[in-house]
Amino acid sequence: MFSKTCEYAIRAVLFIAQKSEDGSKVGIREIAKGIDSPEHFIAKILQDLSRKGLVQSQKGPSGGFYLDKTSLHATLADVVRVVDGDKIFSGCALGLKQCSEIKPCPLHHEFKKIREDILRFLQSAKLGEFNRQLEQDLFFLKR
Amino acid sequence: MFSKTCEYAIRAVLFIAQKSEDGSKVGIREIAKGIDSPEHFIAKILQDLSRKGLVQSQKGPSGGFYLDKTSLHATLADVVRVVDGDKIFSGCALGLKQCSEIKPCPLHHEFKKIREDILRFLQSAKLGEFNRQLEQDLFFLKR
DNA sequence: ATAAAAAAGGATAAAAAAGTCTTTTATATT
DNA sequence: AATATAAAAGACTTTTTTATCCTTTTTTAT
Repeated sequence: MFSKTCEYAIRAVLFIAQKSEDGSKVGIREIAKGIDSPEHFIAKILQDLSRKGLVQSQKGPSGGFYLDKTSLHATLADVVRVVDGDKIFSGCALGLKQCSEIKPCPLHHEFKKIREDILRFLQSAKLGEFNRQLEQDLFFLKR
Repeated sequence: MFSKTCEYAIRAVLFIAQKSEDGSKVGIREIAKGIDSPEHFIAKILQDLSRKGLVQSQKGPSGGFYLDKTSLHATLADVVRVVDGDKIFSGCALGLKQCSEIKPCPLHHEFKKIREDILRFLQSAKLGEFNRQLEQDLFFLKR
């Protein structure tokens, strides 16, 4: 469904969201542990998200990654789009380039609904909105 | 969503379904052209589907691939499962191994519904049931 | 029998994705 | 100002996926 990169990205961003609710920053090492991902790999992914403005970072001692007000209101759809592009939202299930309403593949109509459901959910899900459940161990980001 | 291999597999199988409704067989070359796929690659994929019994084949002059009665009643879900396994039906959206009802990732509950929708559709879609629309150019398998 | 047609199979190549390592740059603290 | 810390950057390696090529085997029609 998502690329591995995107899976890690979402997990990392939700982890950071939780940690940065009270304004604190969190380092790569802690993130990697917190979401059980390869340290260098998630570092690279976060660099990218940072360049694109979806997470914030500060170098140096007591630095780390965090989400500002704006980023806390970004959605999972924003993250997915930045990492995987929007083929998941608009691509053809059978890989046809010109698949569309007027030239549909056999799965087009059904998958249109499904893709809309996915988009609807991801667009409605703000990065900051899982903090409570994560805090209370109702949701998990590793294993 | 699906691997490229699986996309080709589905397209090929639907193409063969259409051609073999009247009992005729179709060669690799024609299949590759019919679904606009690399010839050698789709050959490989069909070998695999053939070994697993989802398509039938006959060697020699006037041979080719076809679907018998049973295969015409197989479903898209069968094809997907054979090619991609069932991670699309049961895997965690965030790649967690132990994600489940009692230890869910933040996307679990929403994606459960989505995966069920996908499975419901793929399981209900018999390979032979698109023939009419393909014949009438209401559905397409290439470009 | 034989030639032609077609799938089966094995080996390899190319491309993309995933993951690792090392160096550089910024900055907070001392 | 010096130092230690932490992210940024980029090069590199490995693994997986996608694709190609070539030989062998099987089957059918002549």
